[in-house]
Amino acid sequence: MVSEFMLQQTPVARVLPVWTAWLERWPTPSALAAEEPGEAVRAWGRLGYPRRAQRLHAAATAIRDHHGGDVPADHAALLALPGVGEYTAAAVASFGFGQRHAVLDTNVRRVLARLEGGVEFPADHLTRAERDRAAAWLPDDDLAAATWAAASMELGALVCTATNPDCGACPVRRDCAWLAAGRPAHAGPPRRGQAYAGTDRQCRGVLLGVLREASGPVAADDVLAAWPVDPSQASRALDSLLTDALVRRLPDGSLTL
DNA sequence: TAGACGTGGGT
DNA sequence: TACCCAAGTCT
Repeated sequence: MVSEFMLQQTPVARVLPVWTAWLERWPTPSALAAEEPGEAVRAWGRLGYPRRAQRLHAAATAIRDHHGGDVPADHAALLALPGVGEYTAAAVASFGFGQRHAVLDTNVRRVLARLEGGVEFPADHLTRAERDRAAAWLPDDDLAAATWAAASMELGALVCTATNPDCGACPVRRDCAWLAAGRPAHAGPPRRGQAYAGTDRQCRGVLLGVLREASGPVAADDVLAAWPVDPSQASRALDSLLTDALVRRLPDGSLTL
């Protein structure tokens, strides 16, 4: 479950060392829950989307308080945990507990879009049609389904990649509608990029980074000084971090994770 | 249901 | 140098 949280939008290679250190420090949900959420955010390092660390801590707390300290195997119980959405609930139930669930991550969605849909990329957001298609591909047997989930994900991650897919090495190349159609390029409007430079998001990251690297609380002015180009934007970003409880303001006005 | 939400490596 | 994009979730 820890790895699934970390892998939400972050590549495996960057997750690996953080995941190792994390499990060494917090081998159980209860161990994590016993620490301050800010420590989780600090240990998250530079994986990005630090609210995932906050939610993982909250999930650990819920597991301690409501599930006897053990990650629940029940899909609905998993889905009810903070930070656990459709993908992560299915992934934990499937990979962790050998259950039969469609595990629809970006890799599997791309594989099915090409293999059966004949298009290069799936829609921006998961659709009903994709869920139906994925359900139809899922083997009946529990363990076969779990194996399929892992295999189809791996196929997308290693062979049927977003750019430069290795169709020659693909085990289902003879059945692929997209390959048969001559690998047509994505039609329709360009997929929305993720502007970042100069955004509030980047600003939040910079401010949070100051607190993450500091050994203790930092004066608010020193935090804001890390974003000198636009003080009003820095102020707004700090407010949002406080609202999100990613940052706390101490009685003396200084800031901490 | 679009859009917000971090970060860094590959092309 | 830019842009792409990576095992998503939440509102």
